Amino acid sequence: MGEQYADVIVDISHEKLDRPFQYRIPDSLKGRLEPGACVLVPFGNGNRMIKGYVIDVGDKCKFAPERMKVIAGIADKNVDVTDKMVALAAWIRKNYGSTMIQALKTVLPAKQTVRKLEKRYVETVMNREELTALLGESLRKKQTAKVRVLQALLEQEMCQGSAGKSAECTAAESTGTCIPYEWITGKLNVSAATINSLIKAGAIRVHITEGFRDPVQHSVQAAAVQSGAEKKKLSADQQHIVDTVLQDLDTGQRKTYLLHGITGSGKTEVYMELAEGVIRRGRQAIVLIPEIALTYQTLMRFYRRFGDRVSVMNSTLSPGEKYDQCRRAKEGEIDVIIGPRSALFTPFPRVGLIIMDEEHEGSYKSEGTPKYHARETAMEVARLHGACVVLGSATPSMEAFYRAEKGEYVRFTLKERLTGGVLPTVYTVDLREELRQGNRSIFSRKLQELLADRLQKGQQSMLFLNRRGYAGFVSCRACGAVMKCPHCDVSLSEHRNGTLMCHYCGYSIPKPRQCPKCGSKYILGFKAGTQQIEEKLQELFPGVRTLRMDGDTTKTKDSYEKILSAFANEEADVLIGTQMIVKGHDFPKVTLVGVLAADLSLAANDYRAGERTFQLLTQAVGRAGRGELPGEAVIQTYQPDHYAVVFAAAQDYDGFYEEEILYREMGGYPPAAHMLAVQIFAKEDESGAQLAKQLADTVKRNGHQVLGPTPATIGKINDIYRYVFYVKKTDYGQLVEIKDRLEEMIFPMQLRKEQVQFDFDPMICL
DNA sequence: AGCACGCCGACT
DNA sequence: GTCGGCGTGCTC
Repeated sequence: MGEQYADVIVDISHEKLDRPFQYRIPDSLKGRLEPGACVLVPFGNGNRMIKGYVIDVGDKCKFAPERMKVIAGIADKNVDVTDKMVALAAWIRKNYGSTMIQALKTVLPAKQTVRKLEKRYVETVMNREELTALLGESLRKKQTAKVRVLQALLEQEMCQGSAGKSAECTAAESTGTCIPYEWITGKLNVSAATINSLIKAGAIRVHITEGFRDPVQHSVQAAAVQSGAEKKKLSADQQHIVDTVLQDLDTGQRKTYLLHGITGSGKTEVYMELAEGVIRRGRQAIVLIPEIALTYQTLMRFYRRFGDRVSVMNSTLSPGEKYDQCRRAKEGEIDVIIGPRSALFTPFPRVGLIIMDEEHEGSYKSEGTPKYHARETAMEVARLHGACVVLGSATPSMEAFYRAEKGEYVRFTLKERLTGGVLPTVYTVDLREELRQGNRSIFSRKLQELLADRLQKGQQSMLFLNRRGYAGFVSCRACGAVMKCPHCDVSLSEHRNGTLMCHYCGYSIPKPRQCPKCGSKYILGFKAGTQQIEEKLQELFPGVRTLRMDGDTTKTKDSYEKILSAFANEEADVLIGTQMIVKGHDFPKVTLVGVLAADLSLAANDYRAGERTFQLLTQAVGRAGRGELPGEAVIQTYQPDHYAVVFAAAQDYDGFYEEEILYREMGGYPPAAHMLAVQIFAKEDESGAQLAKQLADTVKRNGHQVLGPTPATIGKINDIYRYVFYVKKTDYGQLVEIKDRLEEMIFPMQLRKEQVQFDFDPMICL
């Protein structure tokens, strides 16, 4: 056998090292290494041993053979990475843009978390006088790096007083002043060499705090549910879906299915039946859910059916627990995993089915780096395993429905409500008319009337405030006109300096004094919180029992469940809340739902506003009348004619889709086309703007149209300035090419304080 | 990230 | 002249 070589990614997170290094494979390891193996390699001048991941094995030598080193051995046998995982990481890197090591880390089962938890601090061992003396000496010797460190330490001590401990550094053994290590090397730009010399001088020491591990929390297993096979008889429609999917799997056809079914149509039954079929074939199932808060309900149902062959995977688990779940998955102790998007990376030996519930939810798109979307990534995981994907939703995303229309997905529709109950009667109230009639209250007369009726009858109501995206959007209170960008057809945001600005193209105008449509002077940014609504409601109906649910009231982990169960127990007449009240639990006693201002999400300044509004309104309206009593819903809006409002009120998904897809096609927005957001982060405003312009110009020079660059909506966070520009293309591959070009360009540039990130088909527009 | 190399000011 | 620190570049 000839020589063999391995391409290795070293486990040092730094852009400059984000490329394969080729090593010779020693005879002892020949044939034993495959992509994904974890190895020890000598690296750098000192040949220190570091960990690396093999991403490719071959017999071609791509580097000067005399300088090539040899792999030292296999690293500890942790949850060893399958080649599929590395292939998946490579795919993520290519399609979403990030370093290979970042991609590997999102894909690989919790290993680095242990290392992440330990934090390094630089701590003083000298007293104040000695430090000051040393500082004087360094100052005299012009040792600028040391001066920076010492000054920082002394300043820190001043702030916290001589009593001693930094708030950040709570380790028991620490006695001096502490500064995080990264802060020294980063912001102070001091090299490790300087720190070492200060340690030798006896001025400081580096000390590492062990991150504490979460105490093991018994979530569901402890809730002691007897696993009696909960198995309901499926309807003909449900059975048809199950049969088709399993048949395709047996004949080796892996497809993606879109399961479009209204709430209560029994999607979960289908999921469970499919999972069972897949398990019977000796394969595993991944069940994705949008939010951790929703884990519990889904888990319970699966647990009742499959017992402890089911497990969960999410960020609330401790590293130890995560590790354990990975091991169990690998060794075939479990068949089903339930969790948010990261559950996609469960190292099952042979996945047969990936289910994505509430497929349209925005949380399926990762906000960190790489910014992968679980829908597409699920399809890649499925491709690697030869599995199929089932997407389920009552209000499918435009993406999914579009693909289904084009025949890329197989579509199933479930129209019947198995639980019974009729669709609620919906009243759309024009808030402009209310104002004209002299009603300045946030409750329309219709809503007031119905609320009074429910209170008198002792039935429950829900009030839904769609608060997201209220920031800065400006509309006319008299005619409802929303200030929009003439080039981009998205609403303008109000900035503190009194101008209105478009975040897609940078267009800006001074805030008009009167409405350009009707001339009214009532041009306002809309804002109202759940708290104000609660107060107003109390004024209107003294003694009404209310519950409030929003970001403020659900800070603790189980408060979500607590509030919902309190409401289910009829401890309140009215539940007031934001998005979170429209999903999850069923409340049979609720017969009235009020949407206070549908426009709030309509005016959010991006192209998905209509889609999001339609989804939210449909879900909200669907909350009413789930039991035996018929329900009613009131949608208050300034734009009663807006198609998202009209179709949601009619519970007409198809109608909405037809209208929305036209808009996407005309505007060149996803899913009709694709969009790449290039985000630039910089410590200095100017250098960021400059880099953004330079990159955008390069793209333009290659003959592509560019929107921007422009400062991001929140131009500065944490002293980091943010710029963004967009490129639109019908072909996703072309955007990947543009990204590759930019990456090539960025690579040789010494990007000191700037960072560039890519976001394909962004969910939120910065 | 960490280590070697080369430049530059400080001091015998 | 040397010594030692600091910034820069490279790592298969």
